[in-house]
Amino acid sequence: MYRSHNCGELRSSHIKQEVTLSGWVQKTRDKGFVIWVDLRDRYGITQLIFDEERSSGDLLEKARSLGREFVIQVTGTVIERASKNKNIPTGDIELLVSELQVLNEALLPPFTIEDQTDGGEDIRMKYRYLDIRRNPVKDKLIFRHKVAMEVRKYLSNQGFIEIETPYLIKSTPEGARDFVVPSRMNQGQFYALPQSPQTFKQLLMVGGMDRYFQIVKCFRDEDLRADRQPEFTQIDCEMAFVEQEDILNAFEGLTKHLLKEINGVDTGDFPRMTYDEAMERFGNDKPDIRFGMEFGELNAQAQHRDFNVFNTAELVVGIAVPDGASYTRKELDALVDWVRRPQVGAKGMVYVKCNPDGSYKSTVDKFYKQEDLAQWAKTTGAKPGDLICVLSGEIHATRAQLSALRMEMAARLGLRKPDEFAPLWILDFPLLERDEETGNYHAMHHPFTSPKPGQLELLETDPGAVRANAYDLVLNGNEIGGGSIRIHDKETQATMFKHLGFTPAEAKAQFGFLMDAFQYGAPPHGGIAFGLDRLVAILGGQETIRDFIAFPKNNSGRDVMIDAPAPLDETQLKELNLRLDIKA
RNA sequence: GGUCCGGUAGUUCAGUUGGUUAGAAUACCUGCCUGUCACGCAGGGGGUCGCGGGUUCGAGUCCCGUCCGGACCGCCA
Repeated sequence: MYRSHNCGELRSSHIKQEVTLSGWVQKTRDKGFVIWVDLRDRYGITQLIFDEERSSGDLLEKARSLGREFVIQVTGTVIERASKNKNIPTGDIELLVSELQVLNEALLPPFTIEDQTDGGEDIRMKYRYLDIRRNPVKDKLIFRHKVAMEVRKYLSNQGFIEIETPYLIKSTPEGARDFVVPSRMNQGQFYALPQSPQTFKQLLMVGGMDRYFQIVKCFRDEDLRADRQPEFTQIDCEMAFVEQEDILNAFEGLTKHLLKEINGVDTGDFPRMTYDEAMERFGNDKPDIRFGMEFGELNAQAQHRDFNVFNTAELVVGIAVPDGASYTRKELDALVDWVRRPQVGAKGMVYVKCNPDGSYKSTVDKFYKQEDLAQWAKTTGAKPGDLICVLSGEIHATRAQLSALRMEMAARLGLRKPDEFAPLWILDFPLLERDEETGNYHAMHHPFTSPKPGQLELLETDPGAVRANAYDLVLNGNEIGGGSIRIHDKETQATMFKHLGFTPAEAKAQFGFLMDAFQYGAPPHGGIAFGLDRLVAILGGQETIRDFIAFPKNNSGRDVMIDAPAPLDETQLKELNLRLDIKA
């Protein structure tokens, strides 16, 4: 037996009991006459004691030779501490050791295994198994487990069945790049790893499994971000015989349940906003509504003077930054530089200081009177002491720029509080989106999304105006889920593919199986998918999802611990009948 | 594909207009220490300044290239 108890459970009630513990040496404190060893496992830390009076010389020497992260097993008696430590749950007791066995020695770890480690991101990723011993990482993995368990409990109780779908599927040109897997038995042919189990869950609906979910890995071969990994986990859900309202209710229920169980937060009913409204008020389809700074459109108020920049702009729009009037010239110049960085891309910025005395001081005083600026203040909701920031130009770009500024200022002002939760639904997304380079339309959500009733005809005349039965769930400025009511008849699906630029032959080759299935009694259906990694990170109050993933990839999609990806050797290539065009 | 930031001791970082033997903290090692728990005290070891080239009497420092890491834009149905 390696242990009778774990390192987190002994209390004063255990005093005088003989126990056996196993774990890692966190730290030894050698005072000469007495040696304390902090023994750590997943559950906590228990202090071991060896001293000159009660321990043999051999045992004392053995304790002295222990290094950090040695794995040891000890047996001894639980005793009351002479000086207690209120900071840890086991702080009232310590273990007077009678037997000590080193189960495995350890090299000195390259960074300290402590809550406040001295190691940087890079080295901790390379030795991820050591990083996982640290509380901040360990706790996040346990937190993720709790969220996943609550999801399974809730959905299972609501009659959802978890069904696995295949990982080796077929590549399709729509959407993100696929990861591909060569087939040995079908030479020259490739599987693709799923970007989502989309078509399979729809086929499950045709199969009559009218409430399905799956916590499932998905794969997208696109560039990474702090909140984006090439393999990530979705809570994938689908329901049959439902309208949009049914889906929203079902998964608002799930999200409320999680916020309640995990964070102890009651949010009430989630606000709803159309895509168009979100773009107008926040310049963004995933607005963070924990704070104000809503957009004020200033076209009418700014385009009647001689300021040519505004007069020629498609959109003139501003936000009021709380208490921004006190910014110095230098700070304001830095802010203008910030919006002009290529990542934001504004050409310039007009600002108005709303002085505490009610007067206004702007960079465009030459063109606008105090009454004009007072109107701007009214529209943007600026109070005395605030700063109005105004951007102008092409409508989409300008909204994106001002949205970036809004989020940046909120972050600087500490308005993005990690323990505050503001979920909302964004509804009525456009069905199609125009590719700026090619001018072609592609599905904004995916090609199986149904248009709003009666709008199918609009596809011919004004494709960009068609709205879809598509919705996103947004939490604190992050898209945590998105879904739609699907097309469930062959004709509509064929029409969609046609407008997406598929020939009938291409549509049949790639999605014939789905359209065939629709001919055998497909029920009306729809669903949603949540990004579990991101959801867990946000519930945990963090920006980056990496610490909520046991073994994440780095910025360039590499696993620096196992050093993947890696070249294939000649034998494997030959077996797959593949020849490389580049030197690996 | 692009923009920006970084790479110096095991680790996290500092390193001035280019100038003597490259520093600090922490970790590590040795010794001391009668209740530590971020223990304390004294001492010690530890460096291919990412790599390659260039400018210079002289490069951690300046220039070019390259590799690696991070943040972001494009991309992510």
